[in-house]
Amino acid sequence: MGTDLLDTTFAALADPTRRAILTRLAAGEATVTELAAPFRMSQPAISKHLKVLERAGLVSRGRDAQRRPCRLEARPLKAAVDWLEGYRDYWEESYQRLDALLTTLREAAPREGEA
Amino acid sequence: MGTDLLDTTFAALADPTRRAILTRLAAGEATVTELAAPFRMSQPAISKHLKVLERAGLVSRGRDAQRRPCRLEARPLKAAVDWLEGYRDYWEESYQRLDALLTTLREAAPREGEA
DNA sequence: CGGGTAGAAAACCAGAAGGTTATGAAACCA
DNA sequence: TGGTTTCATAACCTTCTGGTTTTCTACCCG
Repeated sequence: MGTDLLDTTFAALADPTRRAILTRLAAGEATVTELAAPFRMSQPAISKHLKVLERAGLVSRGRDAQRRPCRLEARPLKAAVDWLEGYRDYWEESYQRLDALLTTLREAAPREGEA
Repeated sequence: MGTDLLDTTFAALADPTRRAILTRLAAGEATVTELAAPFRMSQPAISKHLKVLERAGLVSRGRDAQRRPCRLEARPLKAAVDWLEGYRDYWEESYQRLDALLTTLREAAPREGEA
């Protein structure tokens, strides 16, 4: 089952710091200190978040001297979006309902000039 | 910020039991005991999951005598998918990269593999 | 060599998550 | 009236999370 993948992916995305990190990485590779800079949070905290992202397969890391540059790995996001797409009809349902309502009203509206 | 919405939505989706509940609800309203039936888990556990889903705005509940029928509310999922769509280019990039790699390999004379 | 920088690892802590059992409250049924 | 069903609440336990500070490793540079 891809269940574990969705578990870890959604869990990783549930934290705003981690989403911000992913957003930053979408602009290109970054080191840990670069990633940590915008946050009022210690470096080890960011390292922990990175480990979560790494275990979810959303981030991979290279090596450049002392630096461990991080890069975005977006493939797991596709599985998440695929799952969510299965519900698209349901959040669009309101439109359908509106459409159905209009249809009903149109059919129920008798004796007006029918096209 | 819609940050809290994404937090609670992704967190709600991070649990397989809750995703299964949503999947079940996509087929139509269901009572708590109906929802609990497929799981080897106590009824209060399911009630807790439902409360999480409800606070995330993913489920709403009615009243029918003793029963509290649950229905899917999929609108928050749209926000989640909207966020994820911002990364579509990045998970599609892998295909581009794979394509580029295959092209490169095809053009290069097959040598000894550098594993 | 010695010192600074990048980042990981360890130890610790408070609070949240996810489960349990036991109990309680409403509404139906006889 | 009393019993049953449906579900929520309470109390409790264990594990996971997210943060801290402190320390350790590895690399570069002068």
